[in-house]
Amino acid sequence: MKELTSVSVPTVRRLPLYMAILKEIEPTTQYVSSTLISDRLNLEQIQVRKDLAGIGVTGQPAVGFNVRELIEAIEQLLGWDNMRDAILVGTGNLGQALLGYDGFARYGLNIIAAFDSNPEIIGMKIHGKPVFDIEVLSSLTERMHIQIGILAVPSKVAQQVADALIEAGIHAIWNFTPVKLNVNNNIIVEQVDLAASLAVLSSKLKAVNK
Amino acid sequence: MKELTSVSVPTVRRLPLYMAILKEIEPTTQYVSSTLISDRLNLEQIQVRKDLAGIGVTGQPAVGFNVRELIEAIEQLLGWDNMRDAILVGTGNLGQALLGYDGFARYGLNIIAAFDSNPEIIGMKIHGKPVFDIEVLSSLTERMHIQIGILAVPSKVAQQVADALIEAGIHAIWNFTPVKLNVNNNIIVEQVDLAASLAVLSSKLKAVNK
DNA sequence: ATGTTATCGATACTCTTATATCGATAAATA
DNA sequence: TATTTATCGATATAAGAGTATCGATAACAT
Ligand SMILES: NC(=O)c1ccc[n+]([C@@H]2O[C@H](COP(=O)([O-])OP(=O)(O)OC[C@H]3O[C@@H](n4cnc5c(N)ncnc54)[C@H](O)[C@@H]3O)[C@@H](O)[C@H]2O)c1
Ligand SMILES: NC(=O)c1ccc[n+]([C@@H]2O[C@H](COP(=O)([O-])OP(=O)(O)OC[C@H]3O[C@@H](n4cnc5c(N)ncnc54)[C@H](O)[C@@H]3O)[C@@H](O)[C@H]2O)c1
Repeated sequence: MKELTSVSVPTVRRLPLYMAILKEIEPTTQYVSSTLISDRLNLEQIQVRKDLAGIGVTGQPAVGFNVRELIEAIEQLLGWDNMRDAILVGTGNLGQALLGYDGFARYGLNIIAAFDSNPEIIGMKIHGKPVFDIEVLSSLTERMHIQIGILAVPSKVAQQVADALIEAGIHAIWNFTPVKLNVNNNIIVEQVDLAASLAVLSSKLKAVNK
Repeated sequence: MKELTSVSVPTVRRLPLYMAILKEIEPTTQYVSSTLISDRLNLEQIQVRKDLAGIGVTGQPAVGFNVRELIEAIEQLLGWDNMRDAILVGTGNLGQALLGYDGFARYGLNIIAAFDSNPEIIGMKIHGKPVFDIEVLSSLTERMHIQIGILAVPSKVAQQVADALIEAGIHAIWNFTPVKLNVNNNIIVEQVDLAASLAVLSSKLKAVNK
């Protein structure tokens, strides 16, 4: 019954921050306090406690939270306990950077292959990952039961490639293009919205410069 | 007096989405309804109307909002009317992708130069932008009154490079590293948190897979 | 042993954000 | 001209997220 009330999105977004601290201190400490975590992240203790309560972990008064237990709970909630395979489409500027990023392994994400439409790139390996023709997308994806597609193609073809990904059996799209994708609501789309991020920065800067 | 109540962050984050639609329809239409915008973005009309009211634009009942007026209001609020110069530090995988991204111009951001510590890269041009030695950071930045620094260096040196940026007179840091930077609160830090984004995607996928 | 301190859980409260309702306006249509 | 329809603004309500308070617990120092 506990699982019915799902964790809030803001909480989920903070979990990786907690995880980084936990992984760092795990070798040295068995228990951690919400105060320690909140201090490092410039948050309030109470917010950390509430988040942790939200994911179902309970601490011990006057002692703290069991580090190991916390790590396992977060990993399980985020599915970082089992590696998830993903494919990436669009091996341009951004796509190549993502292929070369070793940080994803820490988040349980494993990019097994890339796809592109450019004949000059197809057949190559980029950062050790093979690049296939976008035309053979479905055969590979379906066969290997890949669930996650990373979208890094030019904006004009974003929708069309997204459709192809879904056609090929992808359930979740990590969308790095600024295009608002039109998809069925059984498909999960997570947008990496740089424009939004930049907008926040710009408006704050504007406010300071009065 | 209107400006004292600043626009909320969620609203600011949606403004670029509105802008994209406005720019697209500007040549063909003079007025736009909140319904049209909300339909394209899968939002509620009322939320769009409230956002637009929040930035000080007022529409006409039974007619809609003046497209040109909206564009100008948003551009002004985000400072996208005047190009802002920025510098980028760390020309690795991600830094090079960012240097090659032409989309920033649309957001009023102009990366004028890059900095790195790797002698093999220093002196080169990447996507037309010169790469300087990180050692000469302050001389260039201060002289040209650059306000924005884009941080794309390895995590271990992120704090130290951030300190150098601030020392060199930077007021705002667009932080692509997963490091929580420790800075004075007169410095604006905007974090691009891929881990958070991936966490949201993962948790939703987990939920769907039962 | 006793008191002090750090910590948690539960509950309540506040603030922000999102959503709903409704009357007024003007364009389009009959 | 009268009626219907799409739209906005203002105000109210609901939902969500963050913050505060307080009693209980256990470690540690006196
Ligand atoms: N470069 C950045 O830093 C950056 C930042 C934010 C957002 N983005 C967005 O990411 C996307 C990619 O940007 P980029 O700079 O890497 O562009 P890019 O042009 O460098 O790369 C696009 C790649 O997609 C491939 N491609 C084109 N059509 C295809 C298709 N139908 N199927 C498969 N592959 C196809 C191209 O061959 C190319 O390799 C764009 O939507 C851009 O707006 C990029
Ligand atoms: N590559 C990605 O897709 C990606 C995605 C998300 C986050 N990130 C983060 O972005 C950062 C950079 O990632 P990357 O993959 O580009 O790494 P990278 O190793 O490819 O590039 C880092 C660059 O920084 C330079 N550098 C090192 N020390 C420096 C210093 N003291 N001063 C100036 N420059 C210095 C290096 O010479 C190198 O060119 C990392 O913190 C990473 O976690 C990367």
